Amino acid sequence: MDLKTYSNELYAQFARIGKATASPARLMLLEVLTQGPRTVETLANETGQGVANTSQHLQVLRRARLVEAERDGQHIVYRVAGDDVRRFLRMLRGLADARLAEVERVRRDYMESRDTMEPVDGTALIERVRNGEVTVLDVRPREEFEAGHLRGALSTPLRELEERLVSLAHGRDVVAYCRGPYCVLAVEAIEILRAHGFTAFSLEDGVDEFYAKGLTLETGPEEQTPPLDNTSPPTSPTTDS
Amino acid sequence: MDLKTYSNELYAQFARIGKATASPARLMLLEVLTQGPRTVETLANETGQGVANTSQHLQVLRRARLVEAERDGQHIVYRVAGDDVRRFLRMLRGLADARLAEVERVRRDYMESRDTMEPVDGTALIERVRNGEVTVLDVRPREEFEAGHLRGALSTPLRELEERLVSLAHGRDVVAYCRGPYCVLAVEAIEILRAHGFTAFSLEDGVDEFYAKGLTLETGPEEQTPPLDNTSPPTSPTTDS
DNA sequence: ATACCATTCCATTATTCTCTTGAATGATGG
DNA sequence: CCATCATTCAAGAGAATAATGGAATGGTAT
Repeated sequence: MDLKTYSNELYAQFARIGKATASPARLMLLEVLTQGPRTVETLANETGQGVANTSQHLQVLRRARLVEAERDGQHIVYRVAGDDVRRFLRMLRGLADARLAEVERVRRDYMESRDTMEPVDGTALIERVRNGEVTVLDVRPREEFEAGHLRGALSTPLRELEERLVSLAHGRDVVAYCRGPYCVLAVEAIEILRAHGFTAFSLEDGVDEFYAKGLTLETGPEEQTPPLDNTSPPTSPTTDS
Repeated sequence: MDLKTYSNELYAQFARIGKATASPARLMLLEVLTQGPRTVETLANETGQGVANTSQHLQVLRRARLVEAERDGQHIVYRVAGDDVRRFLRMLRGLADARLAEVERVRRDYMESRDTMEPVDGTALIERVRNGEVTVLDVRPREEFEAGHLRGALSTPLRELEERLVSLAHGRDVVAYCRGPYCVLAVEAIEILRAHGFTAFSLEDGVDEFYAKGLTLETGPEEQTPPLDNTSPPTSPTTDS
């Protein structure tokens, strides 16, 4: 093996990582996997892609050793290969953010065209929750909620939002958050909430940032409704699909 | 613009960074640019690619905002867009290193098949230089040497090595270093040196690591041969091309 | 102003990637 | 042991990307 060959092989190896992160579809998958392990089907649903296609992308990621797979019952569960992958992704996003004005533009365009965000910081928000000034919704999938959420937040996966609407106090502002600035679940939620007459905002930050800022988050299922005041009792859906 | 479109656009932006780093050729370019600004022609030479091709890859990198271009006289000088790009590349290499066993395998295969490396650390080495036990060659291009090098090292770009051979003390071990573990210039140098009867080793670390470890490096041109002892006088090439 | 030269553009070909469809695999649970 | 179901494989159409050589651009220097 001569120098040129070696050099090429070496950089080809490095490029594997690049290739793996060169596809929007795969980045979406990684993003979701960052939040926790998932099965192929779940991933396909969450990213809106066919199952076969998703599987193929996962193979690519697996060959690049960015994700690992393990069988659990009839499902195969994928997970990110390690925290260094998480850090790498965060850095990738950060780099794109800093260098590509387009990212910010795209985001602002969308956000501002649809709703206003609240640049609230977590601790201040928790205070407002405690004072009963505001209802906080965590609109991520339940598993992610249970892995860590803001104290006092209600776990309201997007699918369940409609059902939960009736049990929300109308007099109080609603704030929704999800994973981070680029997660769109919260924005979706705001749309729905406003359509139903709520005053609703989304947080600019999400759980990613809470962690990054060293906030301590609650784990486990939803707390049994802390000091709420008046209005309708919580948790009693009317419609069931 | 609906949610799906937005989501796609956003991740497409992120993927731009990935795409830019998905090609071995571009990674090589970035690697070289990490060391300092370069013209298109220089880059083409250093990476062994055609000029047109190099230019195109540079366009890709420029569109991804990983490098910047500026005109200087008749040349266009490219440089990495910022330190975050440097950090990103380091992280990419690190990730590949940690996750892809192949990287280490390829490197070891090559290194061990050709020569032995010295896992010397910088400070200890400087000591040995001072004691006249060893000659240290910096085999990177001169500009990089002047931007920062180990105290006491002799600037010996690979091209000039042959010329310099005659002025090297034969009794003393020679150690060559370049940019980092994945830089092959030093290994090349070792080959040449050994072929001429020298006892030569390459450092596992390179300037990248020296910086990362916080070592303070000398800048500017080659020091006027510090306390050397006997043998032939330095700097007096015989052949001139 | 003009000639020069580094760089970029352009067009072609070969290669690689992406997504879709339908069939195959293979572990699980009865 | 068989049926089932999630997952993967296989193959093909369409798009994107890479390398190459030749032409065009556009700033510089004379």
